[in-house]
Amino acid sequence: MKATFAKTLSANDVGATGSHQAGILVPKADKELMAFFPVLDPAILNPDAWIICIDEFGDEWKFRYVYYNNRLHAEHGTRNEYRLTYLTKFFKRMGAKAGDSLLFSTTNEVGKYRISLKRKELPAEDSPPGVIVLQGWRRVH
DNA sequence: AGCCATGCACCG
DNA sequence: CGGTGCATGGCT
Repeated sequence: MKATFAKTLSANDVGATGSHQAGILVPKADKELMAFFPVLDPAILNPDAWIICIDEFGDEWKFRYVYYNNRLHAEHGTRNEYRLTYLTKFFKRMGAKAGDSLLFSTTNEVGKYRISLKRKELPAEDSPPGVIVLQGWRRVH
């Protein structure tokens, strides 16, 4: 199944906030996304998987897909979320800024994705009030 | 649910 | 010793 998803980058995602955690959040609420990315076993504490991403120039990037789930394991755990980390170098190379979009699409190979960075769209000067700038993840195809 | 932030380990 | 990433806590 071919699919494409886009994630609008937040300031924290690209490391612009001073967080040394360049990495984006993957909502576990989205079933399509859960199927899109590797399956991580909740029975394991903080399981992770590495995915290969090819950018538009043919360069390969390895990203870490982690399921922080200590809430399900540790006594007073508070985490229960999926994240994509290890993106610092990629963002630096691409010069990603908050508001840009990162696109993921599947390839023939399992665990391999095609990615590209889409620049933030400038707000149309004649935008009627109430126009919503999409945030977070959304399915493109 | 999602984004922001921090203490510490590791490595050049 | 500064940058990077991990794991976790905090705030909205």
